Amino acid sequence: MLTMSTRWDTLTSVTKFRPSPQRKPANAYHHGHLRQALVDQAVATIRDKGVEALTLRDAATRLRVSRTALYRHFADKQALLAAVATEGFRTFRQALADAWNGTGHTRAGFVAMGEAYIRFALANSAHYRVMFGGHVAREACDAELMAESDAAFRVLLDALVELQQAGRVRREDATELAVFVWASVHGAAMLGIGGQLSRPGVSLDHMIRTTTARVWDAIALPAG
Amino acid sequence: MLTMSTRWDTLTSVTKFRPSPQRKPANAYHHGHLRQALVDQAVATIRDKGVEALTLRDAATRLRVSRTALYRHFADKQALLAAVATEGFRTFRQALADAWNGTGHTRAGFVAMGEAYIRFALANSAHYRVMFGGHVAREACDAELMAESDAAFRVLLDALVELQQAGRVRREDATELAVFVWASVHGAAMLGIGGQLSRPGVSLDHMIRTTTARVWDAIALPAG
DNA sequence: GTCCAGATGTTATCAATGTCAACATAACGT
DNA sequence: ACGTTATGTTGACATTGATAACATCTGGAC
Repeated sequence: MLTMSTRWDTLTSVTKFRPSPQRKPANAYHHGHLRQALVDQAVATIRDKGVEALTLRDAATRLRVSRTALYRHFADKQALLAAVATEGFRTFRQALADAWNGTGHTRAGFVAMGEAYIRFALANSAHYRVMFGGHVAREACDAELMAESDAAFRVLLDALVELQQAGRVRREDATELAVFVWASVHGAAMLGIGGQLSRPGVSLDHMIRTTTARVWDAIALPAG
Repeated sequence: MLTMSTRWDTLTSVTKFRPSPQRKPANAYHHGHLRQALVDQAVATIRDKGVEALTLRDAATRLRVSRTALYRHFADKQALLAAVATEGFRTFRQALADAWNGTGHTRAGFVAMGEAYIRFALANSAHYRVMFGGHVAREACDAELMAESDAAFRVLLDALVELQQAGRVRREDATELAVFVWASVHGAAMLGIGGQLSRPGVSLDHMIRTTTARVWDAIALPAG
């Protein structure tokens, strides 16, 4: 999944490993898109080689930039990872909202949202690992990150409340239900990323569907 | 973090600081329990300061041992972490089996096992982070680790099969059910470690109980 | 008991990495 | 035109993981 277009740079796409005509005219002292380029490069490296393989020097070298140019845009490595996580949460929330709104605000929409969750995690495992892998400082790290994270959770919470009011989901504490759903799908996503979700003879799609279906069973009203 | 004053002052006797009843006879060139001591030290450091704060040098210094003595017992840092994870899985499986066997092979026992899972993760977050945090190499890392990991999973799987045969759990693919249960409880544990499980006014115990109860609802036979 | 082989611990050293300080260059408003 | 600020570069440093060569201990063969 393509990351959503960014603020000023909408052209350097995320898939950036082509020998493209670099916008740098050979005499360019300023890169011009360094911040986003660094985030993209970090995502690519994490996707290909894992989080711990991410090196500031390597990222800078690949972008034909000095090792310390990064510090004009990020306080330190943590800040770069926080930016990756923030961008991840943004597209993540979008994916959830799209599934919920595009399928209808009913059981089908909720299940679609759960499936979208797992599929996002599998398709963007680099982002997902940074988002939930604990590599980015937990507290007081980045206000923007926290806001995006909360916004993503709220999509799920709002959907649950709406389904409760429609009489399709148990009328218990909505946040409690949301935490349970989040935990279940998050756990499945982590197992899926680790390759422990699919087994020989059982398709990944099947596992995703049965998982989300069972989560629904756990929160649906019996009468529903 | 004391810095060694000079490199050559090895004559600062090892016993100088520790008159403790260590098994070390004051002139011991060999530590005697270095491997286990390193694992314990790693666990302590990870518990206190996090996984990324673990340093081989620091661990060695605390044990009054040379920085490279570690390499006589572990191939590299990954191997040390793998040992931590392996030990974690062993006590983890024990905790699960104790809950299952100590409470009775019925719903209560199964729920107790789920609660034991989450409680272990919260009480031993250092171990748990290493076990599931992805810091240890995924594939081909350590055969013993894989064996212990599988053994822990099998405790859950066997319990599910037994409950199926007793007619208390849905007769679907047992591994599929086990994966779902594992994912749900694992997700809850991760959220709990991150401090996102408890909310003001709601006790952690309550969250743990409701989570496991809902997992049971998702797999139990309606007739149950 | 002697002596050697292997296990265990130490020293010296290196490459990689994150980070900072000082400096260089481009962009831009006045 | 000019200076202020943003952006990028160079050089350096401390920390860390890792290896090679060396030192010391332990245990069994004889």
